[in-house]
Amino acid sequence: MARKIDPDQREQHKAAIAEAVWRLVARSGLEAVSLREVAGEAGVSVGRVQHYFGTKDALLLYGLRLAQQRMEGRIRRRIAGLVAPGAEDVLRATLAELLGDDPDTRQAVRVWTAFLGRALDDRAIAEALFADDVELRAFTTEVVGSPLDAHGLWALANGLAAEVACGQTTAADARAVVDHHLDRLLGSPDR
Amino acid sequence: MARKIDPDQREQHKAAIAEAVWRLVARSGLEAVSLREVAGEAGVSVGRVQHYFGTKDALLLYGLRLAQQRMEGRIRRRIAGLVAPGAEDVLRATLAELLGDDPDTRQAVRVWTAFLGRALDDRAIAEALFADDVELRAFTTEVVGSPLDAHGLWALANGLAAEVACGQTTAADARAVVDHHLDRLLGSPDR
DNA sequence: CCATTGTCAATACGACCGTATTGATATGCT
DNA sequence: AGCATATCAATACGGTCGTATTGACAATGG
Repeated sequence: MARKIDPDQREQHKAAIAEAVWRLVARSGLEAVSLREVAGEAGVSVGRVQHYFGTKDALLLYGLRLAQQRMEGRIRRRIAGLVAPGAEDVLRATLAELLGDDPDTRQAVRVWTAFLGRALDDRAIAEALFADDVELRAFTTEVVGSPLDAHGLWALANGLAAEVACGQTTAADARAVVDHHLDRLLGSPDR
Repeated sequence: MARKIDPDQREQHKAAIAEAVWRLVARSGLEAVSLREVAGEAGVSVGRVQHYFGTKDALLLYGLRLAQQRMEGRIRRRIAGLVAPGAEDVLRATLAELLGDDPDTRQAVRVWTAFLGRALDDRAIAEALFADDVELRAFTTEVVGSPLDAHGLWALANGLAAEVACGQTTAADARAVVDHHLDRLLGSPDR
């Protein structure tokens, strides 16, 4: 046996490559992602990409999953900044991050939108894309009272996110729409 | 000068090729669309496809536009079947078609979802995809009263449509969500 | 120390892609 | 009649793609 070495470095290398994928996807779409392009964007060799991911599909899947994790982290950090938040505040903060102006979030939503088309025929990607939805809707149902309203709220938010990703709506306009919808569902925020 | 010939046949040939594109996209995603695959699916030669469309991008754009036109026709036909429809009935019928069980509509929504990712970096496709939204939201604003509600309603509907396209939600469930939302916006249908 | 194993870089391979080119055939105007 | 043109089918071309292969180097456990 030999070579145990720092597993953190391994994850850092993989993450750096995944981030290159995000930049490419956000800038030029999924069809611009080739191993050579990714390697170039990340400033590494194709061999390195192959070594860590083996296959292109595995790379894309890892990239998507990591993007979701990073997004979850940003949401958690936003919630951690609230003082004595109730469930409604948590919901509002989550939506605010999804449609917020953080560049990483905006990039992630563009990535998310790009993968949506691939989720049509790739089960693994569809699972990764929609993995959090069940939990998210369950939590939302408790806040808004009705599962139909919870489902509708996230469909609305995701629809808006796609519009923003495609440049059809500004993030600010999308927030106004979702706020208006939330006020209807929950009553005005400070009441 | 010579060779004016039936322009209908030209359009029929183009439409047959576009329909092959839809089948491929709906079955295997946009990445499965190559000129050779399209020609094979349509049962024609690659030369024919090239002759009518010249370029792959032009073919995809034509396919998307024709899909939207066909969709509009199905909606119009549904509305024509209503007796003395008010504006609210027209809106409900439009949404019902988008989330209805018509196989052509379901296929079109899958195509729409596939193109969404490409709309991130292709302006022409983005324009075609979102071309009808302005008009649709304007009309909806008159029905529901508020532009924010109109925007939200279509974001919700499109979000649900994407979920259905990816197999994450059944069309029936999506209709239930949108009906529930409409009842909240407009009051129950027969009131 | 040395065998093993993780980490790559370089390159080769075969497949497929979009497009250009060429040429054949049919059609309809003059 | 004959010519211009639309309509293709067939094929060639150059490029890119994902992946496999090979080999070098480094680090480490025994």
